[in-house]
Amino acid sequence: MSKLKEKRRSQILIASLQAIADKGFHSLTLQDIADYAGVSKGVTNYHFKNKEDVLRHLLEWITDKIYEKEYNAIQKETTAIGKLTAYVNAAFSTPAENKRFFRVYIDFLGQVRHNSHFKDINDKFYENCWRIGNEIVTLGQEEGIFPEMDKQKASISIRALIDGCLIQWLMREQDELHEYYKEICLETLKSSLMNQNIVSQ
Amino acid sequence: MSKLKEKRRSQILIASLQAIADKGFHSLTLQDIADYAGVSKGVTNYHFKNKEDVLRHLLEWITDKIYEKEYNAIQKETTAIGKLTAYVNAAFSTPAENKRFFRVYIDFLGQVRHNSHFKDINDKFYENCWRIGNEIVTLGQEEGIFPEMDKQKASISIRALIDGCLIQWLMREQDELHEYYKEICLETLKSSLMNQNIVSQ
Amino acid sequence: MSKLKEKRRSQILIASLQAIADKGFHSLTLQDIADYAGVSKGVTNYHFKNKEDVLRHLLEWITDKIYEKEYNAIQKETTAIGKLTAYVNAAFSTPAENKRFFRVYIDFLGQVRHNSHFKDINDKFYENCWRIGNEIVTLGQEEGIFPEMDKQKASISIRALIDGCLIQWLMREQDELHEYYKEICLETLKSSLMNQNIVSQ
Amino acid sequence: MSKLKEKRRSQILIASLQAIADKGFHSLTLQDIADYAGVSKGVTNYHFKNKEDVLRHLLEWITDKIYEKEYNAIQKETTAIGKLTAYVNAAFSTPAENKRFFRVYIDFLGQVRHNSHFKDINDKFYENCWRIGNEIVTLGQEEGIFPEMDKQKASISIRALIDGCLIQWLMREQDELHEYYKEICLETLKSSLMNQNIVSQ
DNA sequence: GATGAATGAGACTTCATTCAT
DNA sequence: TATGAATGAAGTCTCATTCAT
Repeated sequence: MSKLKEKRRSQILIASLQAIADKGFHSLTLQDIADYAGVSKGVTNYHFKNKEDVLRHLLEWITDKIYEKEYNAIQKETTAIGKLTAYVNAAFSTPAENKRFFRVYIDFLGQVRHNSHFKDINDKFYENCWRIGNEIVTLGQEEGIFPEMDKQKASISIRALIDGCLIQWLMREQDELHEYYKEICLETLKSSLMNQNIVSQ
Repeated sequence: MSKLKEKRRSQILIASLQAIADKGFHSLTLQDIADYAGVSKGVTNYHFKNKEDVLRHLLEWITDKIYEKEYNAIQKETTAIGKLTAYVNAAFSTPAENKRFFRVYIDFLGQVRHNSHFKDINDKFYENCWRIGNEIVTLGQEEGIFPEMDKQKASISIRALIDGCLIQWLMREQDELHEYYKEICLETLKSSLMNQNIVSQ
Repeated sequence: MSKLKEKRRSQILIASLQAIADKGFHSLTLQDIADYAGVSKGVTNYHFKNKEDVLRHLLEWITDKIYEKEYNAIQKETTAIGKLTAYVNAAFSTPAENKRFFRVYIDFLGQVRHNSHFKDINDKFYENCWRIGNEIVTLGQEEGIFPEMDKQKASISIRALIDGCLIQWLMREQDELHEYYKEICLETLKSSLMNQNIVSQ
Repeated sequence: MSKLKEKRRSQILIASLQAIADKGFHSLTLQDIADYAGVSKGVTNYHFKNKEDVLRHLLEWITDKIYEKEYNAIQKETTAIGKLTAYVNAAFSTPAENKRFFRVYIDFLGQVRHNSHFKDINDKFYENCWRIGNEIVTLGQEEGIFPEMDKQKASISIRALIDGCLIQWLMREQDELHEYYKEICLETLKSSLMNQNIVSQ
């Protein structure tokens, strides 16, 4: 595929993301995409097979982008706590960015059961997230600050809490609570991961 | 409102829930509702202002029902751990029931930002959930098994983890992981709530 | 299906036939059908599954109607020549009616290879036509005016000549040649069926 | 017009014929033509005024080609029966070739009434066909094996039967009946042309 | 000469809502 | 109360044609 074509596709994806962020996933029309991209109505169908194809690529793009940012963030840290903190900070970037991406992501989650492509992309995203969790937990155990535990379970719970907190924050529509929810997320993660007693259960 | 009228409305809500559970929130048509309710197409508009009005009442109904079940579950227990376990068990009832309600709930979450009624109903649901969390945490502290902590924060994180785990489980579409995710949820909650050290942070 | 519904479907088929007769098969739009039927745009999709479904029923309707008319015509005659003449007269009814039906029929023939339903309907029409041919040939042999011959072959050639003549007449777009082509058709049929010599070949 | 230009136009016509043969007249797109010709999408509009212009030239090309083949075939024979047989043999060349050309031809017939250019081309084709018929009938009368008859009528009926048989064969989509229909066509023609009795009518 | 990205008219279809019965 | 036929707005998608490169 040519550079130009690739650029157009990217432009359409960005336009779609912005349009969805503004108007919502399910009211997104091809006309919206065209308007946001500043092109004509037929352009989306020219560059993508159909609307679903746009959305599929968009989901892939945003999950990749989220993962990438989070992965890069933890690479800059050398301690388990540092990485954990960086992970949560990256996940809770800013209210604007979280809204921009997470609103769209929630709509995708609602479509996962109707679209196996969406499911596959989300499954891949989960696996990437768990890998981050696993890296943090492994390091924490090497450092001796995390007790023995099932790493897969821990990784799952880390991502579940991050998503759960972000969704709850998003639903409340109070930007000023962003910092508060970030704290709750990080504290709860530290607390659960560093607990020496409960582990034996 | 007459008994009959009330019964018809309830019948329509149940039909809508089942129709959404089968076909999805966004492909739900008034014809679907009529078909599932075994009535004619005009009946929904006769008993509700419009489609949105049906959905609003449906969201209210399912969040009330979820809360009620969870509230009743913890009332049967007398210890903090008992109540916490009962809460998680009630939230993770069965794969079938979780899918039935949570799929619909996720779709509603996607609409919260476009519909202030949905937001209000969800806010009320969160408050109910936090009240359950608060009750558990308060009892645990009285029992001396939970350390001092910010009860509101704890309540928020409890619900966030439950939702986060249920959503992640739902997205993976593997019914057999239901028990596994329930364990993860409960263990993580216990671990984070009972941690003596981290609390002081 | 209710009487009313049946009537509406019939109304739509008639409107479609007239619209195609005026505008052509391939430029027929659902809007045309609605306009000709004097109803709104959505009505066709309400009474038929889709446009193709309308066309399928239309083809069935016109082939049935043509066959019926031809069949009834030959039943009124008692001799082979009388029946043959009646058959050709019925097939060549009037320029207006021939145009009305045959133009549409030719367009359907072009679609037979893309639509197995159309093929099935046309196959049934051919069988009905051959049955008429067979009846005429059988009677003619009983009367002793037609020699021994393969009845199936004769039936096939009778219909082929009728269609071939009508199509050629239609393509020339000279209404005044209608009677001329009818004569050609009938004379050729008589000539070929009554030939005593060639039979032995 | 340059050689190269002429070659390109021919290449596009052949590509169009094949594309129509495969995909059908009415689903033919300029993209199809480009794909079949192995050139880019704009090329057709470069060498022809528009799509209709391509089709017009295509119709001219195939009717000329059919006529030419049939004409050449009868020139090789010296007797009326020989020429008649050669004519039918040429018309019923092979199942593959008949499908290739006749499917396209039927679709053109459906368009004749919407396009006077198509009508003119088809009229010319008919005249060519009648000329062949006339030649055969004239020779047969000279040979004394055909009785006196209206040559124009005979020529018309010859072509009508050939087209009628080919169309009926084509619609049934059973390649193995090709020989059978050819026989029917030839036998019926002989029978009708050689009949001594009926002529006087 | 040739390309193919872009345009935008227009087709089919769906479906919430209305309203006569 | 209840029905379901009818409406028509709005969406997706196709594709002939144009035109800058």
